[in-house]
Amino acid sequence: EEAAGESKHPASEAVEEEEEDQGKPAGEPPMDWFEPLEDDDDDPDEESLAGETESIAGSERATRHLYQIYGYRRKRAHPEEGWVEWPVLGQGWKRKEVVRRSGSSIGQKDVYYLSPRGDRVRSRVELATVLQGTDLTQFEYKSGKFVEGEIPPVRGRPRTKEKQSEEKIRLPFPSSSRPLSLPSIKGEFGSEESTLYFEIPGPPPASLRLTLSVFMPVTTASSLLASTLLRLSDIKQTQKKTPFRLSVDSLWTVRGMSQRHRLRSVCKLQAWTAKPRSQKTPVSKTQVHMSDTQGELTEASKTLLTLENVQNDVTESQHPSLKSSDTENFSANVDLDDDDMSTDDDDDWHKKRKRRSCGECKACLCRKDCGVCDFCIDKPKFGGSNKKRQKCRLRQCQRQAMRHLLPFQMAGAELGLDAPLLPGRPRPHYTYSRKSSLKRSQDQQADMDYRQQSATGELNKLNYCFSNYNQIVIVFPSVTTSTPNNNLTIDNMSDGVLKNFSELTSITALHSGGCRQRKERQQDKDHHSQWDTEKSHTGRNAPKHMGDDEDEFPMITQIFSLAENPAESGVDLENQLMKLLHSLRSSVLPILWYAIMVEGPQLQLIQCSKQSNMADTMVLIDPGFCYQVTVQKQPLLPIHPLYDIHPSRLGTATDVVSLLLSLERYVVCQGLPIKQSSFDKGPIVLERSATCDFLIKKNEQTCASCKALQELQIHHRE
DNA sequence: GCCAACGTTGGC
DNA sequence: GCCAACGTTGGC
Repeated sequence: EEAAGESKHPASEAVEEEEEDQGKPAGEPPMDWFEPLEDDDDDPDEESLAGETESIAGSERATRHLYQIYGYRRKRAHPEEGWVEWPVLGQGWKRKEVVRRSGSSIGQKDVYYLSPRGDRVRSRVELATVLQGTDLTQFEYKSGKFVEGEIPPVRGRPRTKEKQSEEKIRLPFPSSSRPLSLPSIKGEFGSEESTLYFEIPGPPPASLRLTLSVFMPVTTASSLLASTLLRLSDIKQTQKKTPFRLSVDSLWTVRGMSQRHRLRSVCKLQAWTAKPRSQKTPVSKTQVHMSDTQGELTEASKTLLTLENVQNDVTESQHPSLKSSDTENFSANVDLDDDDMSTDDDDDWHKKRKRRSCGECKACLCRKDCGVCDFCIDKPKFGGSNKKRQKCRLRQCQRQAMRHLLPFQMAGAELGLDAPLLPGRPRPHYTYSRKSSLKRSQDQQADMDYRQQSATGELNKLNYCFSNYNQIVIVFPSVTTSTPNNNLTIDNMSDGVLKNFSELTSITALHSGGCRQRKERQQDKDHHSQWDTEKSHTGRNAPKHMGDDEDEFPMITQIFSLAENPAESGVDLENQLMKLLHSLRSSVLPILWYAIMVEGPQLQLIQCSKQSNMADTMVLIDPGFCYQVTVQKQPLLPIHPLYDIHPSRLGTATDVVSLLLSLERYVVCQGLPIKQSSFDKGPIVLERSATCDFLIKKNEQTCASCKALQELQIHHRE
C-alpha cells in the first residue's frame, strides 16, 4: 500500500488516504482549506465526522482537551481541527496538513504533527527534538511514513489529476499593448473539482506568474479577505504549447463560502515574465468580471459564476468597471481604486512583508542577534521556547519598529515634525493602525473626530502628571466631562501649564502629531502619515480600503529597537558616558530596561514595558556618572532609601543593573485619593505629599508622607 | 487597549 | 526543508 503511494506523490496520497475516511473526494485540499473563516460552530464536517467514526470524533475531543491543558490561545482557521490520528509515530500522535492560503507560496502544503503531550511540530528538526531517541532517518516528514531505502527528495509540483470541468482563459500575449479578446469562461461556484486552463498565445515565455486578485465588497467580516491578493504559485511552462494549468476554483470556493455575502468580484489575471525576483515586470493584466447571479451566497447554493471579459488593455490603468449587469450597486462600499491594487501588486506583496525594515539603519544592517534581549531569549537557538518569534531587539528597525514608541526616534526632519525631538517614555499607542473606511472627502470631519478621540485616548492614558514639588497632580477627567475638544484644551492652556505638560513626552508627541496633521492638510499631501492611519482605528473589524495596505505603517506595540539611536552617531565615542552606554548595550539589563543617550548629554534608562511598575520611572546619569531617579518626571528626594543602598555614582554597567534591579522591587505611591467633587470640574487637582517617597515597597499603596497628609486632611475636615 | 501567543509565509 | 520573523487576534 505504501509503495503504491510512493510511486505517485507521497504527500497528497497520504492526505487522500486519511481523508477518504471522512467522506471527502480524493484530491480535495484538507479541511482547513474549505472551512469558513468566520463560522466557528456549525461545521458540517464535524457533524458527519462525529457520526461516522467514533474514534475520530473522540480524537477531536482529545485534541481540544489537549489545547485546554496546554493553553493554546489562538483560534484562527480552526487550528485545533483537521488533526488526524497518526499512530505511525506512536500512540496519540496526530498529523495535519495546512495549505497556504496566500502569498507567493499559495497552495503549498505544510505538514504539522501534534505529539501526545501537545507539542506542535513544524519540521523534521522539531520532530527529532520531540522524539528524542527515535531514529527518523527512514521517516519521510511530508508523508508521515517510514519508508524503505533512501527517502526520495520531494521536488517539483505534484501532478494534478484530470479535472471534470475545464475551461480556458486566453491571456493576452505578453508584449501586446492592444486590447485582446478574452474568452468568457464559466466556472461553477462551489464545485469541488475544476481547473482553469490558461493559454498564452504566441511564443511562450519561459515562465509566468499568474496573480488572481479577487475584489469583494467590503463588509465587516470580510475586510481582510477583501484586500487579500490571492497569489497563485509560480507556473513554469515545461513544454511549448502546454497550457498553464491552475486550479483556482478552490480559491473561489473557500472565499465565497466563508464570506456568505453577495459576491461580485473582479478577478484579475496578471501574467509576469520570469525575471529575477526583484525585477518582475507585468506583461499583461486581464481583468475578468465575475458576478454572482443569485445574490446571497450560501454553502447550499452553488452559484454559477460567469466570468466576462471586461478589459484587458495592458497599457492602460483601467478602473475596473463594476456596473455591468449588477443589480445592486455596491460601489458605495467598495473603493476599487485601481492604483491601489493593480499597479504593482507584486511589489506590494513583497513590501508588505518588508515594511518593518527600512533596510538601511544600523539595526537593519546588523546581522548578529544579541542573545540577551527578550526576543533572543525566546529563540530556540538560545534555548527559548519560540513563543514570541520576534527579531532581536538590536535588529529591530530603528525607523519602523519603534516609530510609534519612541518619539525622539521618529526622524523629525523626515517626518516634518515641528516639535523638538524629545527623548522619553514611549507614547501610548494603538496596537494596530487601521485605515479609515471613510472616503477622503470625509477626512475633514474625520480628522476632527480623530483629534478628539486621540487626545482623549492619550490623556486618559496620562493618568496623572506632576508639577515640580508643588503637590499638585492634574488628572484629566474622561472626555464626557471635559471640554468638547481636548486638542483645544491643550492649545489654550496657559504657557506655564503647557510648559509643564510639554515635559511629558506623551503630550509632546500628541501635540506635535496634531501640528503635523494640520501641516499636512495645508500642503494637501496625498500621503498617509502614521497619524492619519491611527485616526481611523475603529476596532478589530473595522472595514478598510481594499489594497491600501501600502500606505499603512505597521504599528506593533512593544516591537521596538534597541539598536543605537542614530542621533548618537555624532557623539564622541570617547565620551565616558558613551562607554557606559556601550557597556550597558552589551550587558543583560533587567527585562525591558533600555538605555539611550539623550541631550545633555545624559544617559537615560527607561523601562519600556507599560505593564511594569517602573513604567514611569527613569534613571538619568550625567557625564560624571552621578545619577538621579525620577518618577513621572519628578526626582526622588535625595533621602530616598534607594540612594542609600547604591553608590553615588553609577560608573559601571554592574552598578546600573544593580540599581535597576532594586527599582523593580518598588511600586509608585498612589498619592492621596481623588476627591469626588473634582470629577466634574475640568482638570482634577490631586494631592501628594511634598515629601512623597514616590517609590514604595510593593505591599504598600501610599507612602508614609502621603498617608500622614491624608490623615491630617481628614482630621482638619472633622 | 494591550500583548502573548502562534499561524503563516518569505527566504535561504 | 527549515528557519526567522511577520502579522494577527483571543483573552485579559
